[in-house]
Amino acid sequence: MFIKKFPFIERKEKSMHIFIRDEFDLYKIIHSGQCFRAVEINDGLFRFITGRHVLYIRHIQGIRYDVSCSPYLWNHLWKPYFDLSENYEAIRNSISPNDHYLQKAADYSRGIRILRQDPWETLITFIISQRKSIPAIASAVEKLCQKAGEEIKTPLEILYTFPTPQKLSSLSQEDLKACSLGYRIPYISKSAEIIKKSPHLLKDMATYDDEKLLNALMELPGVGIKVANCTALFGFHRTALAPVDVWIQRVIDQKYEGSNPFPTYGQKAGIMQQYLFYYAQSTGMK
DNA sequence: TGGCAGGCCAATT
DNA sequence: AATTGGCCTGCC
Repeated sequence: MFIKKFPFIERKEKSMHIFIRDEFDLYKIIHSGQCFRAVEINDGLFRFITGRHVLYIRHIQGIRYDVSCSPYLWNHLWKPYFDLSENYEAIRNSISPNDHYLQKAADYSRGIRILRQDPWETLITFIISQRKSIPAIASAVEKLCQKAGEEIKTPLEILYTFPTPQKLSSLSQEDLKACSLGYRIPYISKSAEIIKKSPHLLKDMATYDDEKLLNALMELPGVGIKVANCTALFGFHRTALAPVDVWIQRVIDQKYEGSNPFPTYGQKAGIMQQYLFYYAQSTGMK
């Protein structure tokens, strides 16, 4: 029984009832491939981590949700994190009726949102992601956090923060090997070293325009065009950018006759990319 | 049981 | 400038 296992979420001082009026689907969000640490820890109960903050959230019914944080943190941290000031329903409704495949994909993927994740964590996790399956990525990231992150105690469990650049660059080869990072180890150590030595680099990057940001990211070892686009979209919220991975390439080849449709989506290209990616993956397009 | 997995990089044309 | 092989290793 949920109430016995998770009493805190039933207690007024630790949990809060909130309303989310725009489309919002926790299951789809954690399976959309943009984040690797969020999980459904129990039937209908989801856990998200950002920085030292942990959120447990449950969909009750309709627009009603229970969250395990204070009103202040909900408004100032988690609402921005879930991009709740953006109207995704309006974005879906703006899709051209001529774009049948995107219409179908967006309808299927209704409720996905582009999270505002930490740029540093996003950078490293997407360097790790290359040539790995999503479960393998999640497992490697989790090992890294357990080895080098700081402990976070919640009423339910002990978790770990994502390691800082200082901590990550100080890890031994042996430690990194234990995290199943394979040939990406030098990419990660070197990138961490660069970010450690230039503490303002990521903050500066936030002020760059999209093209300059991509070029700056690709200066880092292990960051090519795809990882740069993912970092920019998911870590810097650059929604005009649409990462092209093998799945999206299949969509372009098979559904758009080889011509990349994203330029026509303008500032919403990244959101459309997520719809297409999630739909292509779910339908097992090959 | 092996082949493959949300690429990147360097060597080769 | 464009193409191609090699790479660590866990997962299905």
